[in-house]
Amino acid sequence: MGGEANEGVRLLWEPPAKPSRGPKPALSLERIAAAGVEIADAEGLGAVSMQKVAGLLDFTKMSLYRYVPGKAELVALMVEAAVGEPPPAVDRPGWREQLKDWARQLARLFTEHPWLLDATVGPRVMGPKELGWLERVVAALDGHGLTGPERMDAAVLLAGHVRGIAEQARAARPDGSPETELLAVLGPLVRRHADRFPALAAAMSAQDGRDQALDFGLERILDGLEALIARRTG
Amino acid sequence: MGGEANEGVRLLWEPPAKPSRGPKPALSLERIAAAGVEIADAEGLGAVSMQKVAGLLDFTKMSLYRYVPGKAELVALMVEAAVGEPPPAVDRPGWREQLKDWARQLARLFTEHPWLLDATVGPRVMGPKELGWLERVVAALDGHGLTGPERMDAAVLLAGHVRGIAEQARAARPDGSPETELLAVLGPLVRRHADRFPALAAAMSAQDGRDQALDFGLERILDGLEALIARRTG
DNA sequence: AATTAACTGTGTCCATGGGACGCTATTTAG
DNA sequence: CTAAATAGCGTCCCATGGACACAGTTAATT
Repeated sequence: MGGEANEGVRLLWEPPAKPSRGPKPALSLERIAAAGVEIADAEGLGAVSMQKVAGLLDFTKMSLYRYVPGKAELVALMVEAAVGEPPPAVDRPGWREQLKDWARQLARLFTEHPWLLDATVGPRVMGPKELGWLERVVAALDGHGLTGPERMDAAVLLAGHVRGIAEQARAARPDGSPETELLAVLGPLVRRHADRFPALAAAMSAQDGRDQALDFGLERILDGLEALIARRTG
Repeated sequence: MGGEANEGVRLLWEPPAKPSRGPKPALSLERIAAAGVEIADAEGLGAVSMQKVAGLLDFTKMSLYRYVPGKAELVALMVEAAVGEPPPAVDRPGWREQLKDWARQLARLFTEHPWLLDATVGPRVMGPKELGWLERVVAALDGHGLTGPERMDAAVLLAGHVRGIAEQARAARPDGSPETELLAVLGPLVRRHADRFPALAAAMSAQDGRDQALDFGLERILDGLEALIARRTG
C-alpha cells in the first residue's frame, strides 16, 4: 500500500538524473519498459512479472527494483513506451478529419498492444506521452465555440468509444488463446434463449465486418459534435 | 490455463441442478457471490481473494472450489449479482428517452460498484443479466430503420461512453484511497508543462460539475443517432 | 435396516507472485 | 588513496490460486 504515488509521478515526468558516484547502471528504464512491452505483446499483461522481465534482460528480479519502485510503476512505463509520441496532426484542415484520424490511430494502438486495455483501467497517473495524445484531440477542437470542459468531454467521449470497440474486437479475435472465441459461444447462447433476448437475436442475425463498429460510432459522435458546433457558431 | 470455458458458461447460464445424494450443500452460489460483492464494494476487486470470501462466510478457502471452478468464475458470478436484473423500460415512449434512462442507470451501477470497471475488461462470457441490459438498449432502437449490426454498434457506443465517464469519475473521487486524487496531481502537472500542452491547459482552466461529462457525451451520441434515424426514415 | 455410491467440507502441499532487507562489489569525489 | 555512494544479487517472507486426497454425511438401492 505504500506506493508513494509521488515516486511514480517523478519517474514518468522527470528524467532519472543519473548519479555521479557509484557503479554505472547496466540497465535503463527504456530497456526495462521495452522488455515488459515485449512480454505483454506476446503473452498479455498477466504474463508480465518482475521475474520474467528480469529474465528477458538476463538480470535478477531484485535488480529491477533499483530502477522501478514497484510493478505499478513498471506498467506505467510500459504504457508510455507503447503509446509513444502522439501522431503528428494530419494536414487536412477540418476538425472532423483530425478527430477521425486520431481515433483511427488510437484504435491501431489498441490493436497492436491489446494489453493496453488492461493497463489503462483504474485510477492512475498519466505520463507525458499519454497526455500528448489527449492534447492533440483537444487542440483539434480549439476555436469552434466549445467551452474548455466541453472539449475535454468530447475527448473522453471519443476515447471511450475507441476503447469499447477495441475491447469488443479483442474478444472476437481468435488469438490462439484458450478462450473459445467469445462470439462463437455468445451467438448460440443468444439464439438458444431467443425468447428472453428477442431484440438481440434479431440484431445478431446479420454478420458483417467488424471494423464497421468503429466507424459507425465515430460518425455518430462526429455528427453530434457537428450539430453542437453549428448551433454555437451559427 | 485449463479453465475450461464451458464450465463458466454452464455456471452462469444453467442452474446448478442440485444433486440427489450426499450431504446438503451448506453454501450457495448466491451467498458466495454476495460475499464477493461485499468485499469488492468495500475494498475493491483486488481485495477479493478466495481466502477473504471464504472467511467472510466462515468457511475455508477450499470449500469454495466445490461451488466455483476458479476465481474467474467467481468474478463472473459477482458481476451478474451486482448487475442485477435490467431496469424495466421506462414508460416514456421515445427511443431517445429510453436510451438516456438506460445510460443513467448504467452509470449509477458503475458508481455503486466501481470494481465493475475492473471486472468487465478483457474477453469474458457474459451472463444472462448482463445480456439483459444489452437487450434493453437494442430493443429500444427497434423499428427506426437501423440494421441489426447498427443497433448493436449503437449499444456498444453508448456503453463505451458510460464506461469512460465512470472511469474518469472514479479517478477523481477522493475514495479515501492513498491515490493522491488524480485531478489534484494532474492539474498542476499540466499547468507546469503548459508549453507542451497548451490546449489542455486552456481546457482545464474552468472547473465545473463532473456529472456534466456524462450528459454531454450522451446528448452528442443521441444527436448523432437522431440524424441517422432521420436520414433513414425520412 | 444395512449397504454403498455420491457428495461435502477440509487439511496439506506446491508454484508463483510482489516485495523487504542486507551484503558485496564497484566507481568516483575529495 | 580512501571513503561515500550506488549497483546487482541472494535470501527471506507473505499472500495468492489451485491440486489432491481424506474423512464425514446423506440418500437411493438392496
